[in-house]
Amino acid sequence: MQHSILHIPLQESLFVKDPTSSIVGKSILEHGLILLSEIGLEDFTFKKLAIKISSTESTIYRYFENKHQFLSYLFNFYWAWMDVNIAFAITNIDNPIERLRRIIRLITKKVSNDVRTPFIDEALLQDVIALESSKTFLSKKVDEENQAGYFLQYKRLVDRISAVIIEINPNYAYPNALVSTVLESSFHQRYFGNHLPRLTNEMHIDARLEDFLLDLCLKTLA
Amino acid sequence: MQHSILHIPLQESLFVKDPTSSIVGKSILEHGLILLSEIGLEDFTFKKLAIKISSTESTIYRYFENKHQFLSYLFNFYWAWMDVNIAFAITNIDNPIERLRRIIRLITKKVSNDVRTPFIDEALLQDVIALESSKTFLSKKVDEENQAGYFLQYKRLVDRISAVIIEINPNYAYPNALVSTVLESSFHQRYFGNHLPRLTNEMHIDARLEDFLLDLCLKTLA
DNA sequence: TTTTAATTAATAGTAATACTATTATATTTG
DNA sequence: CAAATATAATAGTATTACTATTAATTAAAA
Repeated sequence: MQHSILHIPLQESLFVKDPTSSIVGKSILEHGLILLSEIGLEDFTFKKLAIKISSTESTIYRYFENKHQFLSYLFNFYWAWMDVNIAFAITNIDNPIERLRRIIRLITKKVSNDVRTPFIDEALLQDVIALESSKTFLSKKVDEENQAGYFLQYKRLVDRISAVIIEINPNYAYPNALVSTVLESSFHQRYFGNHLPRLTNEMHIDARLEDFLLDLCLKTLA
Repeated sequence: MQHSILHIPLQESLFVKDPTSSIVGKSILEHGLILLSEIGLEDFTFKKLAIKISSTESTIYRYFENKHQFLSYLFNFYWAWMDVNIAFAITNIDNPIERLRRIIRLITKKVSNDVRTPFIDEALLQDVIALESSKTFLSKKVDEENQAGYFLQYKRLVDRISAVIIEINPNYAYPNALVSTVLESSFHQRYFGNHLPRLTNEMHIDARLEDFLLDLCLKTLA
């Protein structure tokens, strides 16, 4: 029996040549993600990745302009994939509070590999994005990259969740700010829980993180 | 008349040689901050700074191991300075809600240069920290650096504000998480307001940012 | 006061990084 | 099947992030 494959199409500005269109391309995605998770963005180089996949630097440069673009590709992949999952989790749920509850559960839950995406291991991806995603937008090139659509998937998801917020409380003045705060916080708090515990309160535990953020939203919107 | 000078002493792990102890050291701080604010951490090099201050790379290396340590120095300087200001702003204020209000005002307010710190322009520093501070802890070396005290001032401030949170509501389960979320959010939301407006709601305006975060805290703690 | 020691600065390197240009080899298409 | 096109490998370059060595200055001891 043939398994279903989930294709996540991304904007052309996120690559030089679509990595999903060739075998080397897919190998760059798969092993690039693994290497990133192993050594972090600072030490990650196309040279090291080329050696890992028995290819050359210039081959990788034909898919991505530089490692920053590669990270942005993964960043958009993650949020687009999350968006699909969230859309699925909230269809046919009428109560907006229940929808928000499910969204926050998805966001705070440790994910496991989605077999529908063959060359991306979502468990690794979540860790990489948690550590590196802020670096995609905290740069002197934001405006230029924003223009090019580097943050489209993220903005789309924020909009989607904001719509739920507005349903819960149409008078709340800062729906998008609340959503982006919750999304950023979900990464940072978990990270603090693992590495800087004094900055948080045992947020490495999924259930606590979920409770913290849901409580924050519901009380703020009450 | 002699002006008062505010000395912010920092841990020895944050430098090789104390930059406040010599003229070149102070010049490194002053012009390093300016250069950082101009070109961002990615493009910042000791070579460029050396040219700017008519000195050499190796001289700068005698003060800081690398640019990451230099950033961490500024990061701790900022939070230590903020801690002093907060301590001052809340002395003799009995009502914890009023204290929290003043703290959030200080955190969300655009700062201007503090003349008591001769070689650091706090207005520049705030911008630099808003853009770069996440990069101090989002690294594969966190644990090692945490051990060395790279985040001490930040943790100290979080503790101080958490104490106020606990006074307001002793039963609230996540005081530190709430505080670090608010601190991180204050930077990111303002940044989004300036560069990625769809992720927020006009948070480049100090008063709105203040209202958003204060409202978030008070409702959560109610 | 002079010699010695210690500190500081400048010069000159090196290995690695982030690319680019050129050439070679496939693959596709008219 | 030739021509055009796409892909890959090789070989380079400028810059970065340092380190080691030497030179100059300052401070301390004899």
